[in-house]
Amino acid sequence: MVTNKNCVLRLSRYKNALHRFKSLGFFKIFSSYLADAVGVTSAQVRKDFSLFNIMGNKRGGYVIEQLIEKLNDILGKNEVQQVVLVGAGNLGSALLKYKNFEKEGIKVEAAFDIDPAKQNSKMGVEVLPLERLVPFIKDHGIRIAILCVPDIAAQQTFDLMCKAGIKGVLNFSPIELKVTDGCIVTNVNLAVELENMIYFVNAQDKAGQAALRDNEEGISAIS
Amino acid sequence: MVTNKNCVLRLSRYKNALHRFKSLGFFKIFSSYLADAVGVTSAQVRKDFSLFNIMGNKRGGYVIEQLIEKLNDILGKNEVQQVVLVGAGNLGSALLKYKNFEKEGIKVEAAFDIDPAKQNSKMGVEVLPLERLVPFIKDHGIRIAILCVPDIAAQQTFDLMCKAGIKGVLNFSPIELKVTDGCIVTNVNLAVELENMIYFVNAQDKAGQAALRDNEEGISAIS
DNA sequence: TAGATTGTTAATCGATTAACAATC
DNA sequence: TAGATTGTTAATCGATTAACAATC
Repeated sequence: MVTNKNCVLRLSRYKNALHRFKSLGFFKIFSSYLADAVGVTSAQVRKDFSLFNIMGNKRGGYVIEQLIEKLNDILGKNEVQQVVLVGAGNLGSALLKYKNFEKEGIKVEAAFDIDPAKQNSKMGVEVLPLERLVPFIKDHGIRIAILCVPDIAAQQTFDLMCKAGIKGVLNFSPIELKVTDGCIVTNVNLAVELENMIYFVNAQDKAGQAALRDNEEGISAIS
Repeated sequence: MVTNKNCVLRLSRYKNALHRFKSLGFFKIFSSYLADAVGVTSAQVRKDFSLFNIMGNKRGGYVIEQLIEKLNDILGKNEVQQVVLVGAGNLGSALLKYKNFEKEGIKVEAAFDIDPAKQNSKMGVEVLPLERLVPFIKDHGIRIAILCVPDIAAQQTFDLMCKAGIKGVLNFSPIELKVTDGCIVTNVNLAVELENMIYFVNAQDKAGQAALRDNEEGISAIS
């Protein structure tokens, strides 16, 4: 089993790039072309495929259609992924309208909110009362949830979902959820992403200024 | 200059944990406590701090207040970060209402959209016509942008922003932006995050089943 | 002081890259 | 066949962890 997160993320990127190649009319592809398209080395591509036992043809490269099929299989895209969304506030209701989920074979089966005012049908997805969350998860065998509740409610809602059988949670709250069982949590913390980016922007600025300074020193040293 | 992205992400997590310790009335903290709070080793904590020349007191640990101050400084949180948001559709307008940005000292100075119907004031942030984006960035010296436009418009909007002087972009479109200058792009691709999580959920399932199977084989071999 | 914690060096671990035999 | 590309092994690179001298 491959546990390298970056490697799995690359598979998604390969898949997306392959769709573009396919739509351009390509039938086969070499590792080096795919590598260029996603900005990695060709050795990386072949190594990644090799880890998942994906084999190409020596001299002939990889058949795009077969490659997409295998990647879809690994990434669970050959079946519709049923998810529930909990918390239909600003972000939650925006995600209910997010087109890309459907495009990517992700079906939000239902949404849940504690506030009766939000309990209605938004863009075809029912928003149900929170009491119905646990039975719904059990009845439909849902394993994946998107968590968009206010910070204060995040941990208790998470615990509730885990007990009901949820195995993976995409967590939009800035809380670090305490995980007791084997549930997999992916945090999407927008403030932290921005913070991180700002650090690198500032760092690049400083590096640029330092380079300029060094350069001037160099010049003055020469002159 | 530290270029390890994971390390910088950990700084954010240390900072958040330190705020919790502070609110509990703590004044000083040892690396091992902080490590436990964010789920890393104490060696990791000390190493990370050491990389940024953050020093504690032998035997006395770190003074929380000073530590927060230094982390804020590194992460650019001692000044308000001015950002613009482009694309006030579902996701964009949800982000305009997102409370956490303000809490974290991130100020959305203005939003921009090509659709006149969206050009109004949402929750105190003006949504302006797209023509005003470039002059606004230049006039206000904005360096950070949040990109929420439809896929088809992502690249051209990005190019526009870069030319105007934007140095960092939080990209919500599933497009891999082609970067020519030194602009830093952070992609937030929700479908890919879900895809990745689904892989690990399935992998865990399979591993669990395999373990069960091995166990049964073990038992039958014994009996 | 004795004991405990830091800061840093060295060791380990894991991921990426390079290189090349196999082979189409 | 000759040439080019794969699949994999070995080498490199970078990040994490362990260990321990310095020291409060």
